[in-house]
Amino acid sequence: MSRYSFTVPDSIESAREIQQQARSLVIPEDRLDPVGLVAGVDVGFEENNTITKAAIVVLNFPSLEVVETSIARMPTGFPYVPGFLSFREIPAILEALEHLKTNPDLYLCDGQGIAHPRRLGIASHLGVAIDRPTIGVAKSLLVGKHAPLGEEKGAWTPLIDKKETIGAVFRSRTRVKPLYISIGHRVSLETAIDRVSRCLTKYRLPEPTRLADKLSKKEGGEVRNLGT
DNA sequence: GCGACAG
DNA sequence: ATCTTGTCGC
Repeated sequence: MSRYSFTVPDSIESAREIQQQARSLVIPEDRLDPVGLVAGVDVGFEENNTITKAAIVVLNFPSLEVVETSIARMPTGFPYVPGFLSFREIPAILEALEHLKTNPDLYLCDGQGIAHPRRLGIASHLGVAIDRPTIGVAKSLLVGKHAPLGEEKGAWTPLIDKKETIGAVFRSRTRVKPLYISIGHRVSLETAIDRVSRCLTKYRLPEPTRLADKLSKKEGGEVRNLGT
């Protein structure tokens, strides 16, 4: 069933080829079930970047109650190069996903989806790798331009690159730096914006990503699954 | 050639 | 991403 196998290349040149080939597998439309479980995915580093730590938090939707969490550590195998983040973080994410006992209907990833130079940011690459619905929720801009954004919570404007809409610049909280939402895989931009909006509480980041971020920065890691 | 550059 | 305390503002 899985017609895509994720691998870490040994050079930026080959990495670019992999992205070029994988981008064609991204499905920019709604092909997801009603969301009952949403997962937040984030990655952190330890020991001077030699260790990559992935954290996943699964919550009920739309109640946003935490159902389970998973953490995985792994030696860092790829450097940080803008535009090639997935090769550095996905290995640990895949490991953390192996220990999940639930099957999330949707994944919110820290980083870009198709709002990427070659339209294959980490959220899209992960989505294709596991063939599950994903949304990119980045805290800063990688590529694209946009019109001025309203200051009120909920305001958003299209993110454009080379004349095409690659995402949405979204205000998750009034007068706070915006979020950059983009299609990851199997989700339309409209649905992406709606689902992220429904995961917001009192913080800038949606709960799934906010909790995963907190977990990736926390100490410990032996314990894989907490919660139910 | 000169910037820009997710995490 | 990570290193780091208190502090200004809603």
